[in-house]
Amino acid sequence: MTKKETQKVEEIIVCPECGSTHISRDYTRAELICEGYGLVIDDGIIDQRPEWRAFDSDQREKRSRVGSPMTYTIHDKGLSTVIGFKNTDSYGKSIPNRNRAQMYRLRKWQKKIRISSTMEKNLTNALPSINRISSAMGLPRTVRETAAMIYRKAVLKKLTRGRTIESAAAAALYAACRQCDVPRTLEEIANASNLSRKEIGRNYRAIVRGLGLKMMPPPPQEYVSRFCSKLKLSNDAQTKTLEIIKEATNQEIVSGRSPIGIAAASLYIASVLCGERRSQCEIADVAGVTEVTIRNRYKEIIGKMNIEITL
DNA sequence: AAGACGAAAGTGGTTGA
DNA sequence: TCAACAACTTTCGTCTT
Repeated sequence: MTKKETQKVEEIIVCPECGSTHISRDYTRAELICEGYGLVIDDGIIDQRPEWRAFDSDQREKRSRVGSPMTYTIHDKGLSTVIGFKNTDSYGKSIPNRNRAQMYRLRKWQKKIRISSTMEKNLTNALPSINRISSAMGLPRTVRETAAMIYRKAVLKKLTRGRTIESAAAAALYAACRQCDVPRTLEEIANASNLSRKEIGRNYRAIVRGLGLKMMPPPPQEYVSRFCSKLKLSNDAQTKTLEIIKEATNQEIVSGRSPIGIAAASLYIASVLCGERRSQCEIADVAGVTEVTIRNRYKEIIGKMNIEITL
């Protein structure tokens, strides 16, 4: 199932696995989900609903889609003017004393505007980067807006100094994903942006610390539906995975460990138990962790939970 | 031949003195 | 600021199916 096919049958979407037309759109995660089969058909859908609500016809008219909505992802490309320091007008004539106070105020404002215009220049490069990476990943608008907002704050606090704009933008996007509960792995952002996972991670930490953002590690469950669909696992396996994760959480295996590793290991166990086995290698590939990590986690889990596994 | 296993050394971040 | 530390990765040889 390619993205193109999904978009072509936009009106009536049919699940490729079970033929069901009961498809729900989960816009917050940008996923199309078949309700019968539980399969994530497409994880790059675009939210086409209006972002606002209209309460009467007057508002509806005002808020209808004419022109583009206000957005953080478009910056003002206004040209900036510079006011010279000499007390002369454009003809070289001296400015009378009574006007000098006014000139002083103008210069003061000019300074402020100039500072913000270097920011605008930065944003001219960064915002398209954010847009490009997030469209490549099919992220919903809310995430882009959040990313743009985080990036603006980061620039204001001079946190982007000494970093490439591209990598700071990717880091802002990663932070936005997590804030919006649409977790994507560093690996996925790295692939979509031609940057290394390490670099994005480094910049991400700097931004989070600098802005004092409170980031909780995402629960392992958040990754399951996406990984399952990439591995073409059934609904049963997915349910089983969630059960295993829940139990692992109770057994206190989870804290301090990478949630992705937990999700991947649980997925491996569930795939074996449900007779839909995927190799550690396959899962490691999809989840972006190594087989070794999956092995270590799954040894721990089956050790604590008395699960018998026959290979 | 592919997958699973485990040992050992390396990496990058956190923590606590 | 630095060393100890935990989690994870990389690499590689061996065993199993």
